[in-house]
Amino acid sequence: MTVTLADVAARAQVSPATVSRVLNGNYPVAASTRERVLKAVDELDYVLNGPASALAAATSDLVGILVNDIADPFFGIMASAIQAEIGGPGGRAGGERLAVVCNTGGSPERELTYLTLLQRQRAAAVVLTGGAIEDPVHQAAMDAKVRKLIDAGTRVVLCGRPPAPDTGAIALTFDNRGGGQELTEHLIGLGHRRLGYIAGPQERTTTRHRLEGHRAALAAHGIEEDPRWTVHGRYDRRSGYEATLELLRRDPSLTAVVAANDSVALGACAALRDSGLRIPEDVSVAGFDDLPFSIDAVPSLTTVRLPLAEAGARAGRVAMGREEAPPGGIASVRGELMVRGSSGVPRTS
Amino acid sequence: MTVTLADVAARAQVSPATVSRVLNGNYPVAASTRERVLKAVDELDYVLNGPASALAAATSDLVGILVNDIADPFFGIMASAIQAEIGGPGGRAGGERLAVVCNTGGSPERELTYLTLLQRQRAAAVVLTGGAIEDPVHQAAMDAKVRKLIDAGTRVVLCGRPPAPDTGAIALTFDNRGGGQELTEHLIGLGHRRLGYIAGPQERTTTRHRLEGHRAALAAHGIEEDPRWTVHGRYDRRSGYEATLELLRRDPSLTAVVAANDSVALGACAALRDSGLRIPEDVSVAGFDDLPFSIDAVPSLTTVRLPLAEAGARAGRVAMGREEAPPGGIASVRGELMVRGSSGVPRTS
DNA sequence: AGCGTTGCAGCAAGCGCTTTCTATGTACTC
DNA sequence: GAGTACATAGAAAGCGCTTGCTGCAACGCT
Repeated sequence: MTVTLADVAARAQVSPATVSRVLNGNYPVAASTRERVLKAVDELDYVLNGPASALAAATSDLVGILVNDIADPFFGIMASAIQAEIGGPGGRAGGERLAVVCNTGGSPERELTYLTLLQRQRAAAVVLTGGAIEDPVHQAAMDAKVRKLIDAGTRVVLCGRPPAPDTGAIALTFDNRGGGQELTEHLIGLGHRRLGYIAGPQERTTTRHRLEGHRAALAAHGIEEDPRWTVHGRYDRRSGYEATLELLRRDPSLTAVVAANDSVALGACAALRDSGLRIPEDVSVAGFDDLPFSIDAVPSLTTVRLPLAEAGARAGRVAMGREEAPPGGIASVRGELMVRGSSGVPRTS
Repeated sequence: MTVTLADVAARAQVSPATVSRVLNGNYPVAASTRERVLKAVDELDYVLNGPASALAAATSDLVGILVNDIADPFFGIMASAIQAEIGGPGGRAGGERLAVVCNTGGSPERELTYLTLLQRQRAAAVVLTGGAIEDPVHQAAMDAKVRKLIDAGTRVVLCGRPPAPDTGAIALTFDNRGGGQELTEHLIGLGHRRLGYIAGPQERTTTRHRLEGHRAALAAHGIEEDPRWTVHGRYDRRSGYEATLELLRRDPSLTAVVAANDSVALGACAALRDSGLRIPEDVSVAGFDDLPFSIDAVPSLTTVRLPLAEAGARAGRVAMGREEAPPGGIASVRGELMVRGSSGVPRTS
């Protein structure tokens, strides 16, 4: 049999109510009584029954963090920062919260199911990270779910995700479009006119926005885009490798390759090297995100630095109600262009 | 007001008991009744109250995964594999489980507090990943906590962590010692006799075991170790960079650097390059873990491949009781030496 | 002295579900 | 056709906690 509140109460010679109040510290209790209770708690090694507490109080100390791929540092870094702010153990705020990271694996169903699971647990808050899936049906379902969560008192924050208008969710969005544009403009500025683009999965907002930025830059400089210059793939190295070979096959005269993210860019570098091309002398390469390993690539990667940790921390604070929501409930977070060794002037053909 | 079981029961014209039984599917219910109930659930958009359910049933569907650093792919990959097996949404098994990843940040207190939090939630299982902290006091506290969890019916699995004897926890341990030895023997076999070693944080089992393997290899080949050849640091790139500069300062005649893990090795590579040394012509470098980016380094990294995903998946299955525990509750998982471009014969001085 | 305050502690009513036990109708068996 | 077994549904007793309300001293005020 596990120890209950009543056991502690008996030992401390007080009523269960008093024990509860000592533990929650939300009601005046005489110092001597408190001490007696805490002593009993300690002696009996009492651990509060979470479910019972959540049921009675109609609130829980669970906070959910949804990520697309926990094995990807992009999400790991954000999750880490969010969790640090949520409190979890070690957080400054009194009430300890259990920050839980849920891995959707990019699957719409899992995303929805996790939200239901969190709703079921009456989570105090939920942070959704990463790009959204652009299927209208799924999006409607998600919005409905988010609205329901908010109605039930759960705070919902979108971190690095496009806003969900009319749901009441607070959004900290990355300016993927602006970043993409800046990156491509950098390459154009170096003199590149034939740029390959390795995009992420089709139905992702992140993919679309970065690509739109790229195209905006091309358009702004009067460069007409060749449809052969764009290839779609997954957000991983392997995909970047294969896509690059494909690009090279389609048009060997490309002088630059822009990748959907850093992992893809690394794959691109490998493919170029394996094809006997030098970076950046023969082909320039650019990534996106500026994950820690990007600076270690040889040559180090030109990319757009996204303040993942900062944004995550802010999202965490907002989720905890420790920081005010941005005006309008939407904030756009800009990336910063990091020019490094992988981009240079194009070869003079 | 949220919808409750009773509301559904009223709508379906049955008793709450019946609704509960339909939802849990653990008791015969006539097909026609079931249908009526499910229809009502759907119409009312009913979501089970998790805490209430957990309280009444005295069980929960929460499974905890403790990791040292969620931003590190080493843990991300394991966590991802564990979670995939746990079920979470998408898992085959009926009952959906909420697999939650808790980030301890390597702090003993947080580790302990998370365990308490999970105990409080009456978690169904807990998986602890990564090396343990070698402080006797902390270790005793952890063991006691683990024992308590197990007594309370929580299954505890250690993944990539040394066994905790007498606690009843099941352990899938990585053979860090063997891997470390094999790695260093590879370098010795190439002809290296002056090897620097960048170890991880002092008080970690992982650190100690890998270092022990390294020293065992040296001893086996009659190489006397110079105390200047070992430097301790953190498990990150930065640390590897700095430690390498320090090693070079202490003994410029080193022909190889063995790092505590791949991130550290990457930092080492950067430091060597910045010092004007070629890899592997001037200095060979070796890592540990074989994380995805290691193959992308230039030259690609010689390292020991740890089957993180496989071990995680197995740990997940064991935690769910879907796979039998190894005999004696302990299994040792071996790494595999991956010889790549970063190691070669030493320069002939 | 009388009375309103204030400070602490206890009572008891739930929170929304699960589950044991009981009740009822139906299907067999001989 | 009586007796037994089976399938299904309901009543009700909690699960362990929180919290509104009540109770009761001790205190200060006029």
